[in-house]
Amino acid sequence: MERKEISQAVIGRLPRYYRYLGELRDEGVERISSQELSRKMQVTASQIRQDLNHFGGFGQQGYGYNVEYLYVEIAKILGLDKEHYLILIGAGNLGQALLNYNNFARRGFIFKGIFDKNPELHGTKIRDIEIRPMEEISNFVKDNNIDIAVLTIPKNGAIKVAETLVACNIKAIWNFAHVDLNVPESVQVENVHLSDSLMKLSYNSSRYQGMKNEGQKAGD
Amino acid sequence: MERKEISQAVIGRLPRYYRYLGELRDEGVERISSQELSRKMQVTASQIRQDLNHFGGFGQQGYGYNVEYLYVEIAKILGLDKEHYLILIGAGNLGQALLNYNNFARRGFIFKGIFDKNPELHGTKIRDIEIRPMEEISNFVKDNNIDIAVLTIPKNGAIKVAETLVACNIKAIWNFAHVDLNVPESVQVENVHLSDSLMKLSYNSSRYQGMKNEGQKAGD
DNA sequence: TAGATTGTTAATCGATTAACAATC
DNA sequence: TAGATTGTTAATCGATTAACAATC
Repeated sequence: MERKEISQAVIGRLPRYYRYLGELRDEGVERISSQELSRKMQVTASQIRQDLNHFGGFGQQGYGYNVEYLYVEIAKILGLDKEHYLILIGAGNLGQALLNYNNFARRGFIFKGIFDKNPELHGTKIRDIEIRPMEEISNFVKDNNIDIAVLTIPKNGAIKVAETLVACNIKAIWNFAHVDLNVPESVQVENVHLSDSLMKLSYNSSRYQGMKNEGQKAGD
Repeated sequence: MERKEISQAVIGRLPRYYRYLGELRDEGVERISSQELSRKMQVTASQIRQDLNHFGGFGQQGYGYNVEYLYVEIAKILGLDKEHYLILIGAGNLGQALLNYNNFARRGFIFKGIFDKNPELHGTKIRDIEIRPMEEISNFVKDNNIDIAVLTIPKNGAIKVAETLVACNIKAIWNFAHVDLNVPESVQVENVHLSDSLMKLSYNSSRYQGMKNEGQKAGD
C-alpha cells in the first residue's frame, strides 16, 4: 500500500501525453508503441514507459499501448472523469477569456459563479452566470460544492482573497495574480505567471541572438 | 570564452528573483543576504547563490547583495533593458486581455500590430492599434522590427501561422495555441498551455483528497 | 581584527536514459 | 515459435544542497 510520491515533472507531462493520445484516437489509430509515440512527441521512449508505469502497466509486451484505453486511463489519473466546479474571481479581460474558453467545460471544468469588486457589474451576467460581490464568495463556495477558484485579479487583492478561500476550504486555486500565495498544503495552487513566461522568452531569444553574433565573430 | 549552457531550470527562476528584488527595492531595502532572501522566497540560500553565480558575482562577502544593483543586473540578463516589439495574432478574448495588460509595456514589451482573420475587425482598433488581415503579417514583421509574435488563435490555424512567422525570421513565439509548434532552433518558443496547467491542478487536488481519505482509513 | 557572507567545490539527491529479461 | 515491445532494474546524467575557504 506504500505510495511513492510522484514528481511534478511526471505530472507535468501527463497532459501532453493526453493531448497526443486524443489526436491519435481522433485519427482512428488503435495502438501505438512507446517508440512511435516517442518519435511524434520528441521525447525518449524510455521516458514514456517510465512515466506511465508510475500509474500502472497500461501496455502489453509485443503490442504496445491501446490508444483509446490509455487515453481514458490518463483522463482518470488527471481527474477528468469527474466534474469540477469553479468560480472566477475577477471579471476582467483575462477572466472573461477563460470563461469563454469552451475546452474547459468540455473536460468537465464548469464555472458556477463569478465575483468582482466592481458594484456596477453585480447582477449582470456573462455566459448566463451572474456576477456577484466579493463578500459572497465564502457562502457560495460552501453552498455550491466549489473545487477550484480561478484568481484573475491584480496582485494587491489576491492575498486577502486567498485567505478567504482557504477559510472556506477550497481545494485548489488557479492563480493568475502575479504574487506567490501562501496557503496550507491542503490547498493546491497552480500559478500562471504570464510575465514570468514572457521574460523567459525574452531571455532565450536574446541569448540566441547573442550566440549567433559570437559565432560570427569567432568565425563559427 | 567557454560559455556553459545555462539550464532552463535556472532561467525559469530568474523572473521570480526579479519580482522579489523589485518588491524589496520598493520597500526601500538596500541590501539582502542570500539567507534572508531564501527565507522570503522559500528556496535554499545555496540555490540562490548558485543560480546568480551562473551570470557573475553580484554579491560581496560579509555584506550580501545590493538590492538595486542586483535588480538592474537581472533585468539586463532577462533582456528587460531593451524594448521588444510584439505583434498579436488573434484578437479574441485572450488576445485582448494580453493587450490590456499594462505590466508588459512597463517592462518594455510593446505591441505594434494586431492581426485577425475576421474581416469585420480589419481597420478597427484596440488600444489605438489597427487590426490587420493575416496576409499582412509577413511584411509587417519585416518592416517594423518585430521580435516576438504572440499567438492567441485556435490550434488549427497556429501551425500554418508559425510557418509564416519562421519564414519572415521572427525571433520568438509566445504560443497560447494548444499545439506544439515545430520550428527551427533559431526561433524560440514559449508555450502557455492553459488547459495543461488546469489539468495539473486537477491531478494535484484529486491526489491530495485521495491521500486524505487513505490517511483516515489507515488511521493517519 | 572578528564576523558575516559570498563564491565555489564537493557530496547528495533525483530524474532521465539505457539495457535487458519477461512476456505477449 | 520468433519477433516485438513492455515493465523494470541499473547506469548515467544533471540539478540541488552542503560545506568551507576566500574575502569583504
